[in-house]
Amino acid sequence: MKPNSPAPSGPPPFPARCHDHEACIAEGVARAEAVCRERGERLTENRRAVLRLLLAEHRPLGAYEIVERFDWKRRKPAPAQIYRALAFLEAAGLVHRIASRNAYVACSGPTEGHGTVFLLCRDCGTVAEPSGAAVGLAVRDLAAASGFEPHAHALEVTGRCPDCRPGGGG
Amino acid sequence: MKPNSPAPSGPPPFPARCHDHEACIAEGVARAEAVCRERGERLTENRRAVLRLLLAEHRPLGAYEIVERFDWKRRKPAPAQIYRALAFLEAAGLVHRIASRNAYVACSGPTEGHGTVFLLCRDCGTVAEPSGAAVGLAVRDLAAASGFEPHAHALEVTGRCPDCRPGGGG
DNA sequence: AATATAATGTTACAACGTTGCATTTCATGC
DNA sequence: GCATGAAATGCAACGTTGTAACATTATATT
Repeated sequence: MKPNSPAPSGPPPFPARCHDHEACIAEGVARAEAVCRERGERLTENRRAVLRLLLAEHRPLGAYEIVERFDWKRRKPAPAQIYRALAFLEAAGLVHRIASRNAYVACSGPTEGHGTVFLLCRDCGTVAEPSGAAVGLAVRDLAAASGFEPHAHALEVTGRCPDCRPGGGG
Repeated sequence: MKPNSPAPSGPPPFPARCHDHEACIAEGVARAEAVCRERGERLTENRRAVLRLLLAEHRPLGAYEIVERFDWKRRKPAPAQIYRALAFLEAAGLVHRIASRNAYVACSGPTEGHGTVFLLCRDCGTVAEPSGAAVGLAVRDLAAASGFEPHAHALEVTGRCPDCRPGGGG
């Protein structure tokens, strides 16, 4: 496979403008339940609620934004409650932290190369999480060239998504 | 050029364990002066001092860490003073923000692909800034595959530098 | 020197994240 | 059911990171 022929394997990373949000959420929660079962951990109400809030968006939410949206016995939760849920979900690979924005996004799917590349739309804020195999190779090569032993990487790309590009959205 | 034959073009990205720090600083300041001259901007005392503090390390410093080290008329500067210098230096491409650490590092050189790839040693904290041409290509391909129009990207790779690897150090 | 522009000095505050501890929930063994 | 220990939550306070606003000072130009 040549580097300049991006293989369109798998679903397109950006969600369609109109799609069944409830299905996204249901699918995400189902996946979370599976992951937790496999890891012998509990997807509690809090964790599920935070995950649902993130799944309801396709863009990163700040922790305090989650606090605001969290209708919890008619009150607002303390930040620690949210951060604990986020830490759990991130450890489980269900949520990713977008460092450049101090924000968090629900993982879009069980893709390989997962959690390493993010396309961030500067206009609508949508995040896509494409498969980062090529980036992984580039990282390996860069590292090898300088004797560096890579452990983890995150690539955050800002730009405009298909829907927000002048000629895009097709 | 095959993807698996990393071209050893240019200087190695990691600094030698022992090297002339003063030379690093002098070179960095000289480069900063040239950049500012070209841009018709002023490398003031504050900006120069912040840059020198960053050049004295090869690792990222937090803004408040800079505040601590900043001996300014025997007092400590206010954060705003440091953040203003950092904003200026970053706009000039002389300093980069390491988002995953909320910290700032002096640009290591006028390399092409500059400011887009960082190798962060988890042990000693050293940062290298290799040429990111291959990553740039991978980003372009990924973007093209999903109709995304990329504007900027930053890749932060954590791992172990040659000096901190078990068999490394050259 | 007069003026306009850029940069600094200072204060206060906003945003983001953590610590510590008491309490509750949940699975497990009796 | 009931005791027990481990995990998760509720809560308050605090620590770190980053900005806003505005008065003052420095610099370049006339």
